[in-house]
Amino acid sequence: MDFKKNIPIYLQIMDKLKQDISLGTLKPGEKLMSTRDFSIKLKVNPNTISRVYKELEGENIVFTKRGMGTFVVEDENILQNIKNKMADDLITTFIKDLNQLNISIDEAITKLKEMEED
Amino acid sequence: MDFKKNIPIYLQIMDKLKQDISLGTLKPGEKLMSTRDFSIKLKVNPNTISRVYKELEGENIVFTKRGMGTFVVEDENILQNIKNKMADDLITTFIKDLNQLNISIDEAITKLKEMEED
Amino acid sequence: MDFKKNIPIYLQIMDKLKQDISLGTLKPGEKLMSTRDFSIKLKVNPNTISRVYKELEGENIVFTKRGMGTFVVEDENILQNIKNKMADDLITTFIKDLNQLNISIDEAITKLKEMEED
Amino acid sequence: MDFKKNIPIYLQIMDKLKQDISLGTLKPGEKLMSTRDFSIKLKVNPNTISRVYKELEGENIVFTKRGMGTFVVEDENILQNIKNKMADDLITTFIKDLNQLNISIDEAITKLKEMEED
DNA sequence: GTGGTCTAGACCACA
DNA sequence: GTGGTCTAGACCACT
Repeated sequence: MDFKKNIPIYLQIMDKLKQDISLGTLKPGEKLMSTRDFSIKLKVNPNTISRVYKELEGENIVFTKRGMGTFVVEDENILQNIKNKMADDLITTFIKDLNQLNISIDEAITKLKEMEED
Repeated sequence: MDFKKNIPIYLQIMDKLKQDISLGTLKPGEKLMSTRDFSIKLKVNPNTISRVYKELEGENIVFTKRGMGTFVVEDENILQNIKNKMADDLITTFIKDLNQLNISIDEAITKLKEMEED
Repeated sequence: MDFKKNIPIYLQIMDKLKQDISLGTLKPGEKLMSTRDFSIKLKVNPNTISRVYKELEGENIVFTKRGMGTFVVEDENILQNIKNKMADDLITTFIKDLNQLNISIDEAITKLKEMEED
Repeated sequence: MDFKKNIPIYLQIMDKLKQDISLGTLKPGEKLMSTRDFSIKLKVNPNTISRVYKELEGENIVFTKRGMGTFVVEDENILQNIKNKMADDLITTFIKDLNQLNISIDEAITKLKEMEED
């Protein structure tokens, strides 16, 4: 995993984990790597991973058992909700941006189809 | 105008101006507000407006006449390009975001059409 | 039994046992569950139960007979003291918390009476 | 300000600030000390103050203006709510604890009154 | 000058 | 072994 500049590393790691979870690569209840191991694997400071886990916990995507590790939340619905929420947010802001540029949704769809063929 | 967190204010102001220009609210050759007045209007640090004007100048969207102020360029092509570029950027990042969420363009189009009817 | 975050599990278990003892659910001289069985029942690491028993022994609430298990002490006075001590602790910390929030004891009593009627 | 052991410094600072706000020592809209200055004053690492400000922001008690500093939220209601919420939480858990110890609210009130006279 | 991020590394309580 | 907290200090973008 190599990181983009300009975007905080911890956010990039968070997004990667969310993806893994929403795609099922990480399953509900599954244990995440320990902060230390993960930090070594990604060549990143342990504090950075700590922060990732804490932020994800704040979003109710993972939870921590003291001294045991950090785990993906077990409620499958919540996980599905994460994905849906992310998707809805994406679409909504896209439409808002289109409006601001005075582009109709139809125009946008046309362009999207063009891009699809490439 | 209220600003989103996480996105630099100067970028948000830049985008707003680009919009105004591409929508014709600001016409080619028209004078922009002085940095001082604009900063007061937006309740923002004057340096921030200075930066906005400087960045826009770097993109050849405005130009500065010493002692006279800052003006929208008069080349209509450039202005058309702005609009096109903004639209393309929007679509491109949208598609990239979709990929990250593992959503196909077709799915997105379906959702867009749903939203359109509301 | 489900555990609160932020409070060590071993403390929560200790409190539960003290409660059971002071309420008579666990009687003087009665044998506690083995660390192993108790840890299985609570889905907790056996070391955690060991620590609970050791701490309770340090407070003279239980005692261990080698090879026989762990037992509630038989001195009724001690058990009565436990209850009193827990009550006093509760009241004392409650008052301290009130002070920090700048709430008078009278205000608190008023609220308590309101809640009592519900 | 000297810190208790066993309780994280950042929590103690948070509580102190919440108190100051709910008591009006810090007024709505008022700027907090800069992370650096505050860290020097409290003889604490700047990161620790950073964390305090970020956690308070997460609780909607303060907000941050980029490059400008950190400020107490301006909505007076929110601030009042903080105090009420803290008070309600306190009373509720107190009553729950009483129940667990099999102590009636009346008994508790009696004890509280005794303490009040000391 | 302001907060945000990150590294390096330490110590601690908990399991 | 696990995460939680903290120090020390660096660099950065924004105002």
